Amino acid sequence: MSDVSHENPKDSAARAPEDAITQSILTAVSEQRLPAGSKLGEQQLSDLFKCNRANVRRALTALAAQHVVELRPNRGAFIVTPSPEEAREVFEARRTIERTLARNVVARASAEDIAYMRNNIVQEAQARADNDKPRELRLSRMFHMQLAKISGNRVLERFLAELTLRTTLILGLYNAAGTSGCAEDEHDRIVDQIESGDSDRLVSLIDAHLRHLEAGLDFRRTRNRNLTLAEQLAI
Amino acid sequence: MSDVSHENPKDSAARAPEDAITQSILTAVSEQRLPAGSKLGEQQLSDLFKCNRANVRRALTALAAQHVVELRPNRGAFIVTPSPEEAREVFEARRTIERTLARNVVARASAEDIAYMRNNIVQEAQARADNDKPRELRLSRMFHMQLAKISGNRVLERFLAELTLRTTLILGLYNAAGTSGCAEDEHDRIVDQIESGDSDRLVSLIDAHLRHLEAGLDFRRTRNRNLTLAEQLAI
DNA sequence: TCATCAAGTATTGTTAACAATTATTGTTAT
DNA sequence: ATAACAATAATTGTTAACAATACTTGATGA
Repeated sequence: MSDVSHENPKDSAARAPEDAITQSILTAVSEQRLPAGSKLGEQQLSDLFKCNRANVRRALTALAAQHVVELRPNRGAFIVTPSPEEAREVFEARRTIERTLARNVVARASAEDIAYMRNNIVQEAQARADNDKPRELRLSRMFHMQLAKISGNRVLERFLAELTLRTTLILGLYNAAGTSGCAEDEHDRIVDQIESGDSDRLVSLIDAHLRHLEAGLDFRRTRNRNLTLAEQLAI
Repeated sequence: MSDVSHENPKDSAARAPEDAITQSILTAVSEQRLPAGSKLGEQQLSDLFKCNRANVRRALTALAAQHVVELRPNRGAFIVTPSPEEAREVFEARRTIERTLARNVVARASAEDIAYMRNNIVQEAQARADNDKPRELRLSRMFHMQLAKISGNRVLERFLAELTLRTTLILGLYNAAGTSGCAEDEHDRIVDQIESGDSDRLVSLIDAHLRHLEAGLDFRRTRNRNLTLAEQLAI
């Protein structure tokens, strides 16, 4: 979305409203303020972002292509609600991709990268202590996205961005009440393993981390919240 | 794109023009009739497909989200031209994903699946014998997509669809003149290995297959063709 | 009371006209 | 001849009005 060739100031300004909508929706989903199934009305969004419906529709079309939003003809746009089967596929895809990231990260992580991740973990722990779940979720996702950035493969990074976002939706639907996503000590141990430089053990650790997350799902009941769109987007 | 929940006849009809455009462009790229850098004019497409510009723009926006098309503000839509660095990333992503597919395929391939793949290989060989390169390229891509279908993970299948398409563009830009993509005997050996049921060896074989393909690239010169859009889309 | 149906409202989908920007062509001056 | 500039043409971007569809509300009848 942001890797257009020959980018200049005027070009990036040309899609400002569209990008603002996209980013706002992605962030809101990553913090579980926009739960699965939320309706995204065109008028509503064009009012909120003070742009015309054409921009809104471009943003929604792009999000639909990433399977974050579902477009139902004559009905509108909705945040996708992953099925249990899709959840399984998302987790398998994550294990697949993060395995390769792990191998790359061991070879490429710098001291600054390690420090950044340690700091991320501290902030995540703080958010958990503060019971700030949106922030905790966003930081947890950022930890995994950091692995992708370090690994230096923008294709896999984009795939993982989609998968982690859908993971957040899956957790919102099916995660047992007590557990709140990734266990922070597991993130810590992952960084330990990156420092130690044993890529095989790192792969196992991340694989186990993701399997642990998936094992915590309970497909028997779902959850729901009721906030206005403006509150959820926090504009 | 085609896995919308609650689909009914009227719904699928509602996006008929958009899907026709998308499919036509995807097929044209997969057969190298639309090379990297091709301009996709809005008027041009709305004339060809007899629809309004709004449908065209939805299709182009969706293709841009899959990194098949690049949208340059005030300039229009173009088929992406992968850089050497992007080529490396695409191949690493393919190895990552097809490794998982290989393990799944060994566990899940039925006799019908094997027969289908053998037939695909025969047709591909025939296309090569006939010097029908577009058909050969499309069939070669379909072979890999068949692995994804058998493996039963629609997320990875969609990712691979994008990656194989970008691979076709990469081959069109950087592949040495003589070689024309995947060697068919390697596809044959892959099916042999699926039948034998040794997933580790299958993984190695597919990994080698992809590395072999990547090794055939030559980033020093590029190629170009000049056909009208109507000819390239073959409408 | 509940289900069914109809009218009205709101939302999405389509179309066309207009504005802004870029590409092209032709001219002029060096 | 070539480079720089101006006028023209073509393309993309924006907006608004209208059409079609879906949703909501209230009335009617069993």
